[in-house]
Amino acid sequence: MDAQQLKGHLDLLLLATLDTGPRYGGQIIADVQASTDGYFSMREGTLYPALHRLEKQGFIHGEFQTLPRGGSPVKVYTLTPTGKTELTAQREKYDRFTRAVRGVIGGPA
Amino acid sequence: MDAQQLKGHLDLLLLATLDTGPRYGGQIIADVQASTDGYFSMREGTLYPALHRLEKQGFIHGEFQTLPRGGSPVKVYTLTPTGKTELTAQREKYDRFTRAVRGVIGGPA
DNA sequence: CCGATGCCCCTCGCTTTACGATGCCCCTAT
DNA sequence: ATAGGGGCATCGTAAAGCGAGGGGCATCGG
Repeated sequence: MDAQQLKGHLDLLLLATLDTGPRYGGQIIADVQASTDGYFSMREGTLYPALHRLEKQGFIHGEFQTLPRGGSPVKVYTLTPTGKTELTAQREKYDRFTRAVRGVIGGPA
Repeated sequence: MDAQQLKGHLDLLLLATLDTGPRYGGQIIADVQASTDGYFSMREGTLYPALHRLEKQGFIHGEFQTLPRGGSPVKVYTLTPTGKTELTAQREKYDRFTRAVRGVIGGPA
């Protein structure tokens, strides 16, 4: 994977992932990796700052919880209503992006 | 347009644009902007360093020419055979990227 | 009982890269 | 001669993903 390729699209991926249900860090990384057949292998140094950004913007909400099977408390993130709105906006923005790229490189309109 | 959205995809756009014929800076900016209905409005500070990168990698070749209608000589860039190969590779990489994103955000596979 | 291991969360510094501003050059027009 | 415009180039800035490192808590093995 190319790191630069991900810039500007990470927030969309995170919001979309949390749209399918609350998760904590490790789960997000695993799920994204699974959903992309291993193409996106997000690192912790990428994920946590991004989550903090999104939380500061009010799009997601993090809360420490202790899992049933014990272990250290994990920080579970949930998509807020505002975040759901933002997700829709980001989907549209991504759509405009892909259309624009197709306009240049050709291929199915 | 979001600047970050373009990161990692600019080279593809430039190679694809030059694949349709040699051009100089101003033309590239105008053509990309036209092909994307104004979505990508590249700036000079973005374009020229990118062109230099691509030339240093041997993907394109720039040469000063004087246009028929006079004026200062312009630097016309041409896609090299190596660049054509690279364009194919970049198209595939972009395709993998979009497939991966769709895998996360859902939508038509 | 105690150290080792394994997750999980967080942060710092680095690198890459698009962008805005600025400047120079050459040519044309007034 | 002077002003203007198009084209090329560069410098400093900012954003963001990444790698490395560290701390906390729980479980496991000796």
